[in-house]
Amino acid sequence: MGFQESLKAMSDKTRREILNLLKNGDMTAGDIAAHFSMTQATVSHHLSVLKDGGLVMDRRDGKYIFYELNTSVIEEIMAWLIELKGVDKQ
Amino acid sequence: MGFQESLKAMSDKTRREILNLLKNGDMTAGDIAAHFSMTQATVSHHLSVLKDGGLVMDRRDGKYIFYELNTSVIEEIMAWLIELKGVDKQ
DNA sequence: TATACATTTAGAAATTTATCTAAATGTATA
DNA sequence: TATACATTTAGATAAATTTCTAAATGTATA
Repeated sequence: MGFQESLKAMSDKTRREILNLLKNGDMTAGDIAAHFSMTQATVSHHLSVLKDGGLVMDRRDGKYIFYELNTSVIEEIMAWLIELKGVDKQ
Repeated sequence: MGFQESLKAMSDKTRREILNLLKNGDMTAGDIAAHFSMTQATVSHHLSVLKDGGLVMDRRDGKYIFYELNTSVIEEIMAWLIELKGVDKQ
């Protein structure tokens, strides 16, 4: 779970859409999958890539597994982008 | 040249190192390639991916082709990240 | 405890990506 | 203009990624 995995996770359109969905609140894997036209197994794979990238966290609640955004990693990526842009060139 | 291509370009370690190099000023393709242990052709491919992602621009100066950072795309990515993080949660 | 439901995991196929070598292109110069 | 230099493009191969179906796991409930 590092920078590489985080950016890799963000580089896929489906996974970015998942992140956008989670902005509005935590969701179960099933509810997330319902937003896409791929199988639940495929969405589950994407969720695991997002988890490896530290962009989401999951918790089980009975039958359901809830996913939520983890924004701490986002800060790290923003810091790199700001550095890249250059403090002087603002 | 859109969001997708920009993030895909950034998701590779070699390409991020190229971006980091260019922070310190414009460089020729050859000078960039010299920093890596892969062939010039491979580095040239990475440069073309970065160009497609709008992260660098190139200009020919005689025999040489200079590459430079293009930071306008970076702003767009930061805007998405800020949005993702949520204005309320700051 | 048997069954159903929510979700993940395994394994395979198709697509994309990274990398290489060899050839092509563009520019400068002897 | 022939040659050399800087770089890209083409075509091939290997590795990684996306996606699927089928099977496994974990939890709740009749």
